[in-house]
Amino acid sequence: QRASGSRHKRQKRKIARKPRGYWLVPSNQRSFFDEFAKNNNIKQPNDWSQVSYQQIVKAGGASIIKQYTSLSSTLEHLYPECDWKGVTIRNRVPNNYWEQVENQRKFFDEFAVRHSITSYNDWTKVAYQKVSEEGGRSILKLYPSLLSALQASYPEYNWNPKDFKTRAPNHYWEDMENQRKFLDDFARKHELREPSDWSRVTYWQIVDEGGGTLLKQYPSLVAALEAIYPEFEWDISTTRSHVPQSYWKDPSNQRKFF
DNA sequence: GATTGCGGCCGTCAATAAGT
DNA sequence: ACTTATTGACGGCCGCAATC
Repeated sequence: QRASGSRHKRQKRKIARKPRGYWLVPSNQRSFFDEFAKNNNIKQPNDWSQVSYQQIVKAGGASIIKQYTSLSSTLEHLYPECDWKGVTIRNRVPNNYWEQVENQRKFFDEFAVRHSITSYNDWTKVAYQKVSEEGGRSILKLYPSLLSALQASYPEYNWNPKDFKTRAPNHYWEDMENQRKFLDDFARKHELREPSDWSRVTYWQIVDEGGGTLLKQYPSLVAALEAIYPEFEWDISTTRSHVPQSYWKDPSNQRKFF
């Protein structure tokens, strides 16, 4: 376009610089990659999986590859006759790609196809590690758990934490806020309105509903309640405490009770 | 040249299964 | 009912190289 644009100087010793617009021509692009393939002993599509982006740049292909989004899309464009399915070219998603929920969902969609996941129930059996090692690490890093990642991608499902081997974050239960939140929910669910109502609750009932690690912070349920709800009076006698096995079979214990 | 995706490696500890 | 042993979800750190 510029009038002076076509002025050309003598080439430097090494690589002969191509004329302006040369790399825009597909046939030239293709011959570059043909040449590259020959020099690097690339015989079939899968051989490209060993090639790095920087190798192409070093060989002088930067201006070609920049016209496409990645090495893989460059190859797919230039060699449409080849079957690129199952060939993993060394490239990666654009920066900040995974912040988009649609992209996360796309990943999980493809993951689902690979593992024949067709229902909610199938998702409950998916291991965190599988997702991680199949390229989901970056997504998982954005969420505190696999479950919450799935929730974000598929809000249309009614995700129930009980169905998943999801875990509280490390040290979660050391925080009294979290302990209190759990017991608040527990109380609401079981309609426990005042301290004496807790006498209906057993240690193992709480463990059963996911409070095991909370209770581990304390020597007993009563101790937990006293610490978490210091504003209440916790009369020991109102809260059942667990007794040794066969405790009540012993007449002297029975007698002691009365 | 700075940032960031990616995956390997592995420690920590929440959750639960297995044992008594 | 209660203890212990095991599993594996989660996360930190790091080096490499793709992307900006």
